[in-house]
Amino acid sequence: MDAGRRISYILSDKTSKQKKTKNISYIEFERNNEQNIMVSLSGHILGADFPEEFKDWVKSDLDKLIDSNIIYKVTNQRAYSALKSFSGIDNIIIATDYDREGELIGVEALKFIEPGYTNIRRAKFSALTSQEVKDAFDNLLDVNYGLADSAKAREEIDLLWGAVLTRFFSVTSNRLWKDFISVGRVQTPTLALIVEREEEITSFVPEKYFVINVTFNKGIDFQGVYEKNIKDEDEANKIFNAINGNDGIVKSYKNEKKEVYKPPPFSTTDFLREASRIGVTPSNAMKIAEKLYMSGLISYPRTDNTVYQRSIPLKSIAKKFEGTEFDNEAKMVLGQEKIYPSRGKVETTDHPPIYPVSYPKKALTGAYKNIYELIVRRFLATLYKNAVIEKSDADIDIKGYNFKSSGEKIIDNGWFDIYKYRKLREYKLPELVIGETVKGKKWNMEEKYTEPPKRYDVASLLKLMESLNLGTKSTRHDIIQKLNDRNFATGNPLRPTPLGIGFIKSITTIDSDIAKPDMTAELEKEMDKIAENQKKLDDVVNDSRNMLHSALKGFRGNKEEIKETITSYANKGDSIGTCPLDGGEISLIKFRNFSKIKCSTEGCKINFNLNATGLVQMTDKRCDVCSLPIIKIIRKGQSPEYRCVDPNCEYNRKKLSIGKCPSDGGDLIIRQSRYGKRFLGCSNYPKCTVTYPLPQKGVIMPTGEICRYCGAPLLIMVNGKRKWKFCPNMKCEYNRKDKVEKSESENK
DNA sequence: GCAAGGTC
Repeated sequence: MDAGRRISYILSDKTSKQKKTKNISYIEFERNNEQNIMVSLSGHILGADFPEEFKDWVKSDLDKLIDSNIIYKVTNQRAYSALKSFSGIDNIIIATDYDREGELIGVEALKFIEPGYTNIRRAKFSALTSQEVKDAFDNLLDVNYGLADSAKAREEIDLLWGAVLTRFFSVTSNRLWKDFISVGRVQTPTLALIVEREEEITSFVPEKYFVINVTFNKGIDFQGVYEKNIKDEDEANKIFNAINGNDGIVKSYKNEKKEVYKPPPFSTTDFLREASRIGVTPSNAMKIAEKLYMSGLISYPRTDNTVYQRSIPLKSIAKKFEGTEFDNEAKMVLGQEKIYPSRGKVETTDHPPIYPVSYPKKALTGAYKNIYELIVRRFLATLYKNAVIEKSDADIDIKGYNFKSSGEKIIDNGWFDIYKYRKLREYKLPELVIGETVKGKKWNMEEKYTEPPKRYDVASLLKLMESLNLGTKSTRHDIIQKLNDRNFATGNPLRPTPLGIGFIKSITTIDSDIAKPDMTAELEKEMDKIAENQKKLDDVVNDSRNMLHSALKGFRGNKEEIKETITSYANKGDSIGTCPLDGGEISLIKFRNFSKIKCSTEGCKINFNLNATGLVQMTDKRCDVCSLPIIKIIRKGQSPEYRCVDPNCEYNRKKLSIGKCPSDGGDLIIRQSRYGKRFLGCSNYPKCTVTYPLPQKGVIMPTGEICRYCGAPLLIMVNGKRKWKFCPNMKCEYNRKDKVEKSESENK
C-alpha cells in the first residue's frame, strides 16, 4: 500500500475508497463527518529546465545560459491532472514527507489546485502509524515556504552547474550526444574519489617490514607479537636472535568485561551494506525492499533515520514473529523484563528506520526471503541485549623486548544469537600472573610488505558518500550506476575507466568546488539560511551564478589542455594484448554504445569497431579465413566467444549462422531489431526478406537438422534447466505434431 | 541531450 492510501485508510478508520476515472486517480474518505479527497503525488510534479532557445549545445552561449531564467515543466502528469480536476475545495492539507524535498513537492502541488482559498495547512508525521498520522491531522502546522525555497535553490543550482559544465566539457572535448561528458555536484566528486583511490594504488610503492611473533605455552598455546613492525632488516635480525629460544616473563596482565553493542536500527545505507554482505547488490536490494514495502511487509525503505520513534509499537511487532521461523528469536526478545531498543547517531523526522511491519502470508523465496530475514533479524537484534566478552591483555618480556598477547572470551552471546550474519570469535589466553615465566615454544620472524589501499566497492563507496553528505538515501546507488552507464567507472570493486581518469584530471586543472564534496557542504549552509529566512532564494541562486561565471572563465582558460587530456586518455583505451602482426599494443577504446579495437602502430590493419559487451582479450590464434587475429569475449556465466577481429569477416558470419534459409540458401543469422528484439534473418537481406521470430530469453543452438514440414532449420532452445527442440516457423506443424509425439514417447 | 531529487 502506498503512503497516500495508508494515510486515508488510517484517517477514515478503514473506510477510504479508491476512485478512478479515465485519467484521474484519487481516494475519497470521510473523517469527522467531513468529505475528504486524497491525491497521491509520488515525487516531484515539476522539473527545472531552460527555455527552448538554448536547445543547441554547440551554438548556445554558456554565459547567457547561466543568466537565463529557469522554467518549470510538469514531469508528473498523473499528479498534475488529478490536482487540476477538483473545484470547490475548502481546505488543503499537505501531507508529504516531512523534509526539505517533501515541503517543495507540497508547494508544487498548490500551484495546480484551483486558487482562491486561504486555508492551507501542513501535517507533520514521521511514521505511518495510526497514532502519528491521527495526531498530525489533529495538530496541523503552517506550510514552511522557506524550507520549500531551500530545496528549489538546490534544484536550480544543480541544473545550472550541471548543464553549463556538462555542455562545456562535452563541446570542448567534442564528445556529443551519447558520448557526452556528464558533470554534476554529486557525481563528479564521487568519480574523483574513485580516481584518487586508483592513483594511490598505481603510485603505491610496497615497503618491506618484519613481524616477530612467539608461541608461548601455559597449559594452552597462545601468541605474542612483538610490539612494533620493524622496517630495518638488521634490526629485525638482532631482535630475533636475542629472543629466539627464550622464555618470557609476564610484565602486565589485566582482564575486564566489555559489552559488544548491538547494532543500530537500519538506515538505507546500512541496509544496503549488509545486503551486499549476504551477496545482494545495492540496486537489487533496493528493488526487493521496494517490493516488500509495497506488499506491506516492511516500512518505507528510503530513510536516514536510525532511531525508532516512540509511536512504533516495537513489542507488538516482535509478537508477530511468534510461531514463525523466528519464534525463538521473538521469544528471546519478548522474554526480557524491559525492551531497550538501540539508537543510532542519526535521527531524522521524515521516516522511521527500516523495520518489518508484518509477516508474509505466502512464504517468500530466494533473495526476497533473504532480504526479509535480514530486516527481521536486524529489527529483533536491535531490541535484544548487548553481548558481553571478557577481554584480556598481557605484556610479556623476552630479553628486554616487549611482546603483546590478548584474548577474548564470550560471556554472553547476546544479540549475536539473533543476528546470525556476524559472529563473535574467541581468542584464547590463559590466566596469567605478573612476574611468572611462560614457556616459549616457537619463535618466528616473517617478512611482509605494506599493501596499497583497497579499491572502493559499492558498499564502501555508499558509506563514504553518506559520510561526505554526497547524494541522499534515495539517489546514492543511482549515482554509482550513472558513473557506470556513462563509461566513467566500471566493475565492483570500482575502477575508473581511462575516460573517467582523463576527465577528472582535466576538471582539476583549476581549483573548482565542483569536483569536491565541499560544494555540497557550502550549498547546505546556504539552504539552511533560506530555510531560516536569513537569505532569499534568488540571492543564493544569483551568488551561485556568479561563482559559475568565474569557474567557467577558469575552465575556458585551460580549454586546450582540457581537450588534450580528455581525448588522449579516452583514445588510449585499455591495453588488451600485443599485435600478432607487428608487435604493437592493441587497445580497446570504449564508447557508450560500442568499442574500438586499435593497434598502436601507424597504418596497422587492426582498427575495427566491436559490438560486444563483456571482457575482451587478444588470443594467439589467427582466423582461418583472413588470417587476422581472433579475439576472445568473456561474459559472466557463459562459455567464451571467439571472433575474428574484423567484424565483416566471413568467419564471424559463418559462426553466427544457425542454418540455411529455405528460400535462397543464404545464412540465417540471429539479428537484433530496432527495438532490441532478436529474430532470425537471411544474410541476403534486403534481397531476401525471410525472417523468423525467436524466443527473447535463453540460448539458441543449431541442430543441423531441417524441418520436414517447412524446410527451416530446427533449433534447440536452452532456458535454465529446460531444453527443447523447435521449428522457428511458428505456424509450422512440427511444433504441434512432432513435439507432442516426442513428449509422449518420453512418458512411456 | 545537460543535474539531482522525488518515486508505483
